[in-house]
Amino acid sequence: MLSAGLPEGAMPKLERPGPLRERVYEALLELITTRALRPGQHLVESELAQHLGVSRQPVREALQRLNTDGWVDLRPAQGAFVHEPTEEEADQLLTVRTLLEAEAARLAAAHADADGVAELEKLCSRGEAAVGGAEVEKVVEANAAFHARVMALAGNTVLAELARQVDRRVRWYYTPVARQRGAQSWIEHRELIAAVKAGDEQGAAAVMRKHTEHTRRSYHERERG
Amino acid sequence: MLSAGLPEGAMPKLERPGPLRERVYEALLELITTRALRPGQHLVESELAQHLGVSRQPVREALQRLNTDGWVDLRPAQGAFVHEPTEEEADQLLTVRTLLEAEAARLAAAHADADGVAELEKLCSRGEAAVGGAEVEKVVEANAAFHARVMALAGNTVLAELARQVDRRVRWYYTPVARQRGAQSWIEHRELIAAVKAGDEQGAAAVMRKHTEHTRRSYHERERG
DNA sequence: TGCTGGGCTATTGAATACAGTTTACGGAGT
DNA sequence: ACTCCGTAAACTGTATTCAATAGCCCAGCA
Repeated sequence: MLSAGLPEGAMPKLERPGPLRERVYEALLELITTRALRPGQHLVESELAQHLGVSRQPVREALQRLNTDGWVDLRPAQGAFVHEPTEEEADQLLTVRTLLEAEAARLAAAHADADGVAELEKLCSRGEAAVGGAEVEKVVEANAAFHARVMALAGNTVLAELARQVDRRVRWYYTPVARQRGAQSWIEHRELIAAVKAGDEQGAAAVMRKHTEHTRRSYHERERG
Repeated sequence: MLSAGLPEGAMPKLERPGPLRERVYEALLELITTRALRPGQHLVESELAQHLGVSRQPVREALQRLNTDGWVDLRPAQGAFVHEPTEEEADQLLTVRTLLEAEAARLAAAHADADGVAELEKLCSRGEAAVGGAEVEKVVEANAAFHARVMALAGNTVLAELARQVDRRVRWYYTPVARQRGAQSWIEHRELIAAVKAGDEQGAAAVMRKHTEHTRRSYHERERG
């Protein structure tokens, strides 16, 4: 048997390419989030297939999943179009995000142990360091990691799944204006950690609500500029 | 031009069957929710295709969407299995549902006009009538319609979409125990309408939270029996 | 008797082929 | 000059075919 006390990482993990549709999905998502495929653009299956070096089949399946996730609009007998974000929808997304994140913070405050808090503090330090340097990418990534960790501490996989989708779309809308909020954001993160540490459910939820509302406001302010 | 003041309903709307994958999706969802396909069961593409009189392709696409929606688990190179609901997951779903419905109630209270309130009252009356008769199906349907209407009044499509998915799954878990809560549920609905009518956001959210928490409790009580 | 190994079958994953629909272009008629 | 109709091209929707992989049974051996 292989189970004879072998450490988990001992096996080379042999790189399985995974289902092709998944890779196509990720590839297209990357192209959309990076604006290489622009909102409103008509996505022709055969072109994408040829461009990616695969058949139409995986492309179709990827497009359908992108459709259910709200990234593309799939008009019958006409094909896929990259979704065009509207002001209203962005606002709705941010509202939902606030809701989900606040609940996650509350649950995290209720369940988190010392280890979890330590994890958050480490991520927070990393984020603050990234703010020091001017690498926008790093900051955004650190921010996502922090929020994901809070969500994990909440221990509700259904909630986490919804938040994951919403967050990714929010980030899509929000990335162009992300550079604005830097240091302030991480101060609020520290406040959140304190509330979680104290097991203060109401406080944690309130802090997170305030936090996400701030990002929402900065989004709208950017719009006017 | 057709736009010469024609009423919307004038055109026969000509029955378009819609994409085949959609129909297959609905058909499979029906089979799952009615327990014709039981949790854990292995779904073989070719069997389903033959049974439905279509090719494997639409079945594949439907299964993938069912997978992303949490109805089936799609194990690589092995196929689709009907998802097996766990206690923990049911609880998490109910938590999220409470969250989404409460927010919807709050937004509905903020935005609803007289027409909207009238709609709710009509649906409520219909529901109460259904409780009078002993048709469980009717009651469940009326309940769903009522909640959907509240969600519509909230005017947040993102929230509505998430709630739609969560609600459907909750109903799947919950249907076997639905007969328990009958009259009480609609009393609470009346309370909700009153709060919405008064534009009391906090009150509406609180009522809805209490309401969904009650259904959650009755779920757990059933478990013990 | 229990275990290992090979080959077989069933089922998914991907590619190709075919049919139906929508859109766009162009010419003829008013 | 403008509109209407017919035709053609392009693309999606569906079916069919081919390839690869996981599971299973049985023979062979310690």
